[in-house]
Amino acid sequence: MADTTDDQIPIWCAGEDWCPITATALLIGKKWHPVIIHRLLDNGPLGFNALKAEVDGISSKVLSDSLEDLEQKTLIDREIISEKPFRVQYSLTPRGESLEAVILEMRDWGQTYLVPADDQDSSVA
Amino acid sequence: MADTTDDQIPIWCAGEDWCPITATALLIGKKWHPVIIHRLLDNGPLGFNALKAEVDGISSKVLSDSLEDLEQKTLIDREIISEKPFRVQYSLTPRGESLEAVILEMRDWGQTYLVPADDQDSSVA
DNA sequence: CTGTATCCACAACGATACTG
DNA sequence: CAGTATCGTTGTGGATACAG
Repeated sequence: MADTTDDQIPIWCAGEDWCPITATALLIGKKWHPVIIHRLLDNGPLGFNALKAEVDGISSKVLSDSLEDLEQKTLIDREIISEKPFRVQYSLTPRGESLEAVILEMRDWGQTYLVPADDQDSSVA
Repeated sequence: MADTTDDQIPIWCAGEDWCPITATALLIGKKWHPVIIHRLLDNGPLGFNALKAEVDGISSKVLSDSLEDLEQKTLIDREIISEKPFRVQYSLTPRGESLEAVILEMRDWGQTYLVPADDQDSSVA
Protein backbone atom coordinates (compact mmCIF):
# COMPACT_ATOMS: atom_id res chain seq x y z
CA MET A 1 0.00 0.00 0.00
CA ALA A 2 1.09 3.55 -0.59
CA ASP A 3 1.65 5.37 2.59
CA THR A 4 0.06 8.73 2.75
CA THR A 5 2.61 10.45 4.92
CA ASP A 6 6.17 10.21 6.06
CA ASP A 7 5.20 7.50 8.45
CA GLN A 8 6.58 4.07 7.92
CA ILE A 9 4.47 1.26 9.15
CA PRO A 10 5.50 0.20 12.59
CA ILE A 11 5.25 -3.44 13.39
CA TRP A 12 3.30 -2.91 16.52
CA CYS A 13 1.67 -6.25 16.12
CA ALA A 14 4.76 -8.28 16.78
CA GLY A 15 4.59 -10.92 19.44
CA GLU A 16 5.39 -14.48 20.18
CA ASP A 17 1.85 -15.57 20.66
CA TRP A 18 0.65 -13.69 17.65
CA CYS A 19 -2.98 -14.04 16.89
CA PRO A 20 -4.87 -11.77 14.52
CA ILE A 21 -7.92 -11.92 16.72
CA THR A 22 -6.10 -10.94 19.86
CA ALA A 23 -4.21 -8.25 18.05
CA THR A 24 -7.36 -6.76 16.64
CA ALA A 25 -9.13 -7.11 19.95
CA LEU A 26 -6.39 -5.21 21.72
CA LEU A 27 -6.60 -2.54 19.08
CA ILE A 28 -10.30 -1.86 19.13
CA GLY A 29 -11.00 -3.02 22.63
CA LYS A 30 -9.79 0.15 24.19
CA LYS A 31 -13.27 1.28 24.96
CA TRP A 32 -13.02 4.50 23.01
CA HIS A 33 -11.00 3.49 19.99
CA PRO A 34 -13.81 2.00 17.96
CA VAL A 35 -16.12 4.86 18.80
CA ILE A 36 -13.57 7.41 17.71
CA ILE A 37 -13.09 5.59 14.44
CA HIS A 38 -16.80 5.29 13.96
CA ARG A 39 -17.37 8.99 14.52
CA LEU A 40 -14.64 9.81 12.07
CA LEU A 41 -16.20 7.39 9.63
CA ASP A 42 -19.56 9.06 10.01
CA ASN A 43 -18.68 12.70 10.33
CA GLY A 44 -15.48 12.92 8.40
CA PRO A 45 -12.43 14.86 9.58
CA LEU A 46 -12.90 16.61 12.88
CA GLY A 47 -11.05 18.87 15.23
CA PHE A 48 -10.15 17.86 18.74
CA ASN A 49 -13.10 19.36 20.53
CA ALA A 50 -15.52 18.52 17.77
CA LEU A 51 -14.44 14.93 18.05
CA LYS A 52 -14.68 15.15 21.80
CA ALA A 53 -18.25 16.36 21.46
CA GLU A 54 -19.10 13.58 19.05
CA VAL A 55 -17.72 10.89 21.25
CA ASP A 56 -19.48 12.37 24.24
CA GLY A 57 -18.31 11.29 27.62
CA ILE A 58 -14.60 11.10 27.02
CA SER A 59 -12.18 13.32 28.84
CA SER A 60 -9.50 15.37 27.17
CA LYS A 61 -6.78 13.25 28.58
CA VAL A 62 -8.23 10.00 27.41
CA LEU A 63 -9.09 11.36 23.99
CA SER A 64 -5.60 12.74 23.61
CA ASP A 65 -4.15 9.46 24.72
CA SER A 66 -6.36 7.45 22.41
CA LEU A 67 -5.63 9.70 19.48
CA GLU A 68 -1.94 9.36 20.02
CA ASP A 69 -2.26 5.63 20.17
CA LEU A 70 -4.37 5.48 17.04
CA GLU A 71 -1.97 7.73 15.23
CA GLN A 72 0.96 5.52 16.15
CA LYS A 73 -0.93 2.63 14.71
CA THR A 74 -1.47 4.56 11.51
CA LEU A 75 -5.21 4.34 11.80
CA ILE A 76 -5.83 8.04 11.97
CA ASP A 77 -4.02 11.03 10.62
CA ARG A 78 -3.41 14.32 12.37
CA GLU A 79 -3.08 17.42 10.32
CA ILE A 80 -2.54 20.98 11.40
CA ILE A 81 -4.82 23.08 9.28
CA SER A 82 -4.19 26.40 10.92
CA GLU A 83 -1.33 27.85 12.90
CA LYS A 84 -2.68 31.15 14.04
CA PRO A 85 -5.85 29.99 15.65
CA PHE A 86 -4.29 26.65 16.29
CA ARG A 87 -6.46 24.11 14.57
CA VAL A 88 -6.02 20.47 13.97
CA GLN A 89 -7.91 17.98 11.92
CA TYR A 90 -8.14 14.30 12.57
CA SER A 91 -9.02 11.97 9.76
CA LEU A 92 -8.87 8.30 9.04
CA THR A 93 -6.08 6.72 7.10
CA PRO A 94 -6.99 4.10 4.52
CA ARG A 95 -6.11 1.55 7.13
CA GLY A 96 -8.42 3.21 9.59
CA GLU A 97 -11.22 3.28 7.06
CA SER A 98 -10.72 -0.37 6.42
CA LEU A 99 -11.94 -1.01 9.93
CA GLU A 100 -15.41 0.03 8.91
CA ALA A 101 -16.56 -3.52 8.33
CA VAL A 102 -15.42 -4.58 11.77
CA ILE A 103 -16.90 -1.56 13.51
CA LEU A 104 -20.19 -1.93 11.72
CA GLU A 105 -20.30 -5.59 12.54
CA MET A 106 -19.71 -4.75 16.17
CA ARG A 107 -22.38 -2.10 16.15
CA ASP A 108 -24.83 -4.41 14.46
CA TRP A 109 -24.17 -7.19 16.90
CA GLY A 110 -24.42 -4.85 19.84
CA GLN A 111 -27.74 -3.51 18.66
CA THR A 112 -29.09 -6.95 18.07
CA TYR A 113 -27.82 -8.86 21.05
CA LEU A 114 -27.05 -6.32 23.69
CA VAL A 115 -30.45 -4.66 23.54
CA PRO A 116 -30.29 -1.17 24.88
CA ALA A 117 -32.94 -1.71 27.55
CA ASP A 118 -32.32 1.91 28.24
CA ASP A 119 -35.42 2.96 26.38
CA GLN A 120 -37.31 -0.08 25.36
CA ASP A 121 -40.67 1.62 25.58
CA SER A 122 -40.68 3.28 22.21
CA SER A 123 -37.58 2.85 20.17
CA VAL A 124 -37.45 -0.90 20.06
CA ALA A 125 -40.65 -1.33 18.16
CA MET B 1 -32.20 -16.48 13.06
CA ALA B 2 -35.12 -16.94 15.34
CA ASP B 3 -34.05 -17.40 18.86
CA THR B 4 -36.95 -15.49 20.40
CA THR B 5 -36.91 -17.72 23.44
CA ASP B 6 -34.32 -15.75 25.23
CA ASP B 7 -36.43 -13.14 26.87
CA GLN B 8 -34.50 -13.09 30.09
CA ILE B 9 -31.78 -10.94 28.77
CA PRO B 10 -29.48 -9.85 31.51
CA ILE B 11 -29.00 -6.16 31.31
CA TRP B 12 -25.30 -6.11 31.70
CA CYS B 13 -25.16 -3.60 28.94
CA ALA B 14 -27.06 -0.87 30.68
CA GLY B 15 -25.39 2.47 30.89
CA GLU B 16 -25.99 6.15 30.63
CA ASP B 17 -23.76 6.68 27.67
CA TRP B 18 -24.94 3.57 25.94
CA CYS B 19 -23.37 2.84 22.60
CA PRO B 20 -23.55 -0.51 20.88
CA ILE B 21 -20.02 -0.13 19.61
CA THR B 22 -18.56 0.65 22.99
CA ALA B 23 -20.56 -2.08 24.61
CA THR B 24 -19.39 -4.65 22.12
CA ALA B 25 -15.86 -3.37 22.32
CA LEU B 26 -15.83 -3.77 26.08
CA LEU B 27 -17.19 -7.24 25.67
CA ILE B 28 -14.75 -8.64 23.18
CA GLY B 29 -11.89 -6.31 23.84
CA LYS B 30 -10.71 -8.18 26.87
CA LYS B 31 -7.74 -9.58 25.08
CA TRP B 32 -8.68 -13.20 25.59
CA HIS B 33 -12.43 -13.16 25.21
CA PRO B 34 -12.58 -13.20 21.43
CA VAL B 35 -9.92 -15.86 21.24
CA ILE B 36 -11.77 -18.07 23.66
CA ILE B 37 -14.93 -17.70 21.64
CA HIS B 38 -13.09 -18.37 18.44
CA ARG B 39 -11.52 -21.55 19.77
CA LEU B 40 -14.89 -22.73 20.94
CA LEU B 41 -16.30 -21.88 17.55
CA ASP B 42 -13.59 -23.88 15.83
CA ASN B 43 -13.13 -26.81 18.12
CA GLY B 44 -16.51 -27.16 19.66
CA PRO B 45 -17.07 -27.81 23.36
CA LEU B 46 -13.89 -28.12 25.35
CA GLY B 47 -12.77 -28.82 28.87
CA PHE B 48 -10.87 -26.32 30.93
CA ASN B 49 -7.38 -27.48 30.19
CA ALA B 50 -8.16 -28.34 26.59
CA LEU B 51 -9.37 -24.82 26.14
CA LYS B 52 -6.34 -23.53 27.94
CA ALA B 53 -4.15 -25.44 25.53
CA GLU B 54 -6.04 -24.11 22.54
CA VAL B 55 -5.78 -20.54 23.63
CA ASP B 56 -2.13 -20.99 24.42
CA GLY B 57 -0.49 -18.43 26.60
CA ILE B 58 -3.26 -17.78 29.04
CA SER B 59 -2.89 -18.57 32.70
CA SER B 60 -5.36 -20.58 34.72
CA LYS B 61 -6.43 -17.58 36.69
CA VAL B 62 -7.09 -15.41 33.69
CA LEU B 63 -8.89 -18.17 31.84
CA SER B 64 -11.02 -18.89 34.86
CA ASP B 65 -11.77 -15.25 35.24
CA SER B 66 -12.60 -14.80 31.58
CA LEU B 67 -14.78 -17.85 31.55
CA GLU B 68 -16.74 -16.61 34.50
CA ASP B 69 -17.21 -13.28 32.85
CA LEU B 70 -18.32 -14.81 29.58
CA GLU B 71 -20.69 -17.07 31.40
CA GLN B 72 -22.25 -14.16 33.20
CA LYS B 73 -22.79 -12.51 29.88
CA THR B 74 -24.48 -15.66 28.61
CA LEU B 75 -22.03 -16.08 25.82
CA ILE B 76 -20.73 -19.43 26.91
CA ASP B 77 -22.24 -22.27 28.81
CA ARG B 78 -20.60 -24.41 31.47
CA GLU B 79 -21.73 -27.95 31.91
CA ILE B 80 -20.49 -30.60 34.27
CA ILE B 81 -20.31 -33.77 32.25
CA SER B 82 -18.74 -36.00 34.85
CA GLU B 83 -18.65 -35.98 38.61
CA LYS B 84 -16.27 -38.77 39.41
CA PRO B 85 -13.35 -37.69 37.37
CA PHE B 86 -14.50 -34.15 37.57
CA ARG B 87 -15.04 -32.96 34.04
CA VAL B 88 -16.51 -29.81 32.70
CA GLN B 89 -17.42 -28.76 29.24
CA TYR B 90 -17.54 -25.24 27.93
CA SER B 91 -19.64 -24.48 24.93
CA LEU B 92 -21.06 -21.47 23.20
CA THR B 93 -24.57 -20.29 23.72
CA PRO B 94 -26.53 -19.17 20.65
CA ARG B 95 -25.62 -15.68 21.64
CA GLY B 96 -22.00 -16.62 21.78
CA GLU B 97 -22.19 -18.27 18.40
CA SER B 98 -23.75 -15.18 16.98
CA LEU B 99 -20.46 -13.43 17.57
CA GLU B 100 -18.87 -15.46 14.82
CA ALA B 101 -19.32 -12.77 12.20
CA VAL B 102 -17.65 -10.20 14.41
CA ILE B 103 -14.80 -12.48 15.40
CA LEU B 104 -14.19 -13.53 11.83
CA GLU B 105 -14.26 -9.97 10.68
CA MET B 106 -11.70 -9.14 13.33
CA ARG B 107 -9.53 -12.04 12.36
CA ASP B 108 -9.76 -11.17 8.71
CA TRP B 109 -8.89 -7.57 9.32
CA GLY B 110 -6.02 -8.52 11.57
CA GLN B 111 -4.61 -10.87 9.00
CA THR B 112 -4.92 -8.31 6.28
CA TYR B 113 -3.85 -5.13 7.97
CA LEU B 114 -1.77 -6.16 10.92
CA VAL B 115 0.45 -8.31 8.79
CA PRO B 116 1.73 -11.17 10.86
CA ALA B 117 5.42 -11.32 10.16
CA ASP B 118 4.63 -14.97 9.71
CA ASP B 119 3.58 -14.41 6.14
CA GLN B 120 6.39 -12.08 5.25
CA ASP B 121 9.24 -14.01 6.76
CA SER B 122 10.12 -11.25 9.14
CA SER B 123 11.08 -12.90 12.35
CA VAL B 124 10.60 -10.06 14.71
CA ALA B 125 11.50 -12.33 17.56
C1' DC C 1 -8.71 25.82 20.42
C1' DT C 2 -5.64 22.01 21.51
C1' DG C 3 -3.95 19.74 24.23
C1' DT C 4 -0.63 18.33 28.85
C1' DA C 5 0.17 17.55 33.80
C1' DT C 6 -0.98 15.32 37.87
C1' DC C 7 -3.02 12.21 40.72
C1' DC C 8 -5.86 8.60 41.75
C1' DA C 9 -8.89 4.48 41.42
C1' DC C 10 -9.71 0.34 39.77
C1' DA C 11 -9.55 -3.39 36.62
C1' DA C 12 -6.86 -6.58 33.95
C1' DC C 13 -2.98 -9.58 33.49
C1' DG C 14 0.48 -12.68 35.00
C1' DA C 15 3.36 -16.05 37.64
C1' DT C 16 3.42 -19.24 41.15
C1' DA C 17 1.57 -22.20 44.27
C1' DC C 18 -1.90 -24.91 46.15
C1' DT C 19 -6.55 -27.65 46.71
C1' DG C 20 -10.52 -31.01 45.71
C1' DC D 1 -8.83 -32.52 35.63
C1' DA D 2 -10.51 -28.02 37.20
C1' DG D 3 -9.94 -24.64 39.17
C1' DT D 4 -8.64 -20.93 43.59
C1' DA D 5 -5.54 -18.04 46.40
C1' DT D 6 -2.23 -14.47 46.50
C1' DC D 7 0.40 -10.83 45.28
C1' DG D 8 2.38 -7.68 42.45
C1' DT D 9 2.75 -5.08 38.04
C1' DT D 10 0.89 -2.68 34.46
C1' DG D 11 -2.72 -0.58 31.96
C1' DT D 12 -6.83 2.10 31.40
C1' DG D 13 -9.90 5.51 32.60
C1' DG D 14 -11.42 9.74 34.91
C1' DA D 15 -11.46 14.43 37.16
C1' DT D 16 -9.44 18.67 37.50
C1' DA D 17 -6.40 22.10 36.48
C1' DC D 18 -3.40 24.36 33.73
C1' DA D 19 -0.54 25.76 29.42
C1' DG D 20 0.79 27.03 24.39
